[in-house]
Amino acid sequence: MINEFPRVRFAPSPTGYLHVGGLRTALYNYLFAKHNNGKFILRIEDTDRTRLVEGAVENLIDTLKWSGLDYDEGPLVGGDCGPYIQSERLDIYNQYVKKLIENKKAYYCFCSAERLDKIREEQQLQKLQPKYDKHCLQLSAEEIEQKIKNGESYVIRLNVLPSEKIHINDIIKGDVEFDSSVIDDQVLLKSDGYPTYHLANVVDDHLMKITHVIRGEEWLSSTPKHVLLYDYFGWERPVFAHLPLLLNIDRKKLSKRQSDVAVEDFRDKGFLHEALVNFVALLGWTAGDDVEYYHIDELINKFTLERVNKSGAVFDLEKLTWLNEEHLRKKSTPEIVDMFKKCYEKSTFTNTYSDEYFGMVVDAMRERISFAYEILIKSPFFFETPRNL
RNA sequence: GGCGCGUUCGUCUAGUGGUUUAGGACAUCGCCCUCUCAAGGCGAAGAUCACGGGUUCGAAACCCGUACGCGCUACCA
Repeated sequence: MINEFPRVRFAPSPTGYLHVGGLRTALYNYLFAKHNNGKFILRIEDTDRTRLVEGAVENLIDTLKWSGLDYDEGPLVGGDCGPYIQSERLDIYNQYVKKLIENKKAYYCFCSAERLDKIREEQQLQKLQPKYDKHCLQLSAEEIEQKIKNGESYVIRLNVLPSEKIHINDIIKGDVEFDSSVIDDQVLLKSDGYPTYHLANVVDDHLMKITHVIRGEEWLSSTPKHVLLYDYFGWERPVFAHLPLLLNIDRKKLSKRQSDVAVEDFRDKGFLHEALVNFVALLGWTAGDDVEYYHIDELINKFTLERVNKSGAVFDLEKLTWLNEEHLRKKSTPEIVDMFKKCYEKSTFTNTYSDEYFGMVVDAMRERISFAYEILIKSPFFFETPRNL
C-alpha cells in the first residue's frame, strides 16, 4: 500500500477507438488506483486538431464503460480538477508557457517548416541527430515583438541546456539515464495555439495532482523532456511506470493491419468484457501464483506495479478465447439466455421460443461453446421445425 | 545513424545465487470417462534460460561485450 492516496490517469487521444493496448494501460491505472484506495481519472488529450475524429470521445467513454473501468473524475462525471478535456484548457497552458518564457526556459521560434526540413536533412546527411539548432534563441525582445506584430507564425520551444544528466527512476524499468544533449528543443506550443503532448501532459498532471504516471513504453524516450519541465516549473515529479508494449504474433507492435486491435471489435465478436480484462491484465503482469482466471475484484486485490514485466507481450487470441469460455461458464443460465437471444434475433431463424426453451438449449450447450452465438452454429437443429421422415 | 528499453517452451509467464533433472497456463498429442461432440480427470511432448566472456565453491538469476527485436528520434500522441 502507498502512504497517501494516489491519483492516476488514463489520457487517451480521441482518434477513433479504444485500442486493446490502451485498454491495458487504462486497466493497470484503474487497478493501481483501486488497490491503493486512490482515484482513477480520465483525461482527453485532443490537442492534435488534424487527427480529431467525430464521436471518438463518446466512443472512448462508452467502451471504457463497457469494459467496467469506471473513472472517478473526468468528462461527464466532473471533478475538482476540470475541465478534463485539453482543448478546453488552452488558457491554462498559455499561462504556464508565459512563465517558462519569462524564466528563459522556453523561447519563441519563427523558423519555417522549410528551414526546419533543411537543417534536419543536413544533419541526417552528416549522420548527426536531427535537432533544432536554437537559431531563434538569439532573437532580441524587440525582434520578437516586431515579428509577432507582423503576424508571423511562431511556436514556443523548450530551452534544453546541453550536457546535463537526467535520471529517471521508473518503477518498472528501473534507473534510466539520459544526457540532455540528445534531447531536442521540443515544441511546447504549436503555431495554432494548441500545446503539444509534452507541455499539456506535464501541466495537467501537476494541476490534477497526479502522483503516478502509468503509460506505455513509447513514452519512455520523451520522459526526460517531461522531467525537465517539472524541474523548470519547480514542481515535484510524479512516479513513472512505463508499461511494456503489446505485440503482434510477429513481435511487431500490435497493429490494425494484422488483427483486431479495437476493444469494440472484441466486444462485437462476442467476447465478454470480463474475459478481455482478465486476459489483458495477464499481458505483462502476474501475481506470482499460478492463478490465471480472475474476477476484477481479485485483480484489484492482487495488483502491484512492482510485478509488471519489462518485456513486450504477444496478444494470443487462443488464450483469450479460452478465458472467454471460462467466464462464460460462470454465468447463470438466464444471463446467457439474454446474451443468446440477441444473437438469435439477428439470425435467420424465425421461430419464437419461450425463455424456458432457450434455457434448456443454453444448459445443453454451455460446455460446448466459447461464445453465446456459437449455439446458433453448433446446434441449429434446436431452432428448425422438425420435418416428417 | 543516435539514444533508450528488452531477450526463459509456439504463446503468456514462474523464477530475486544453491529446494531447478527450469514450474504453471493456453494451444498440440495420447489415455480415461462416454451412444456422439464437448466438459472433466490423468499423462506426453515442448525452453542447451539469445550468444560469448567474466564474478563465484555454485548463475536463468550478478557484471561486461555481441547479436537480434522493439520504441523514440514531428508544430502526432
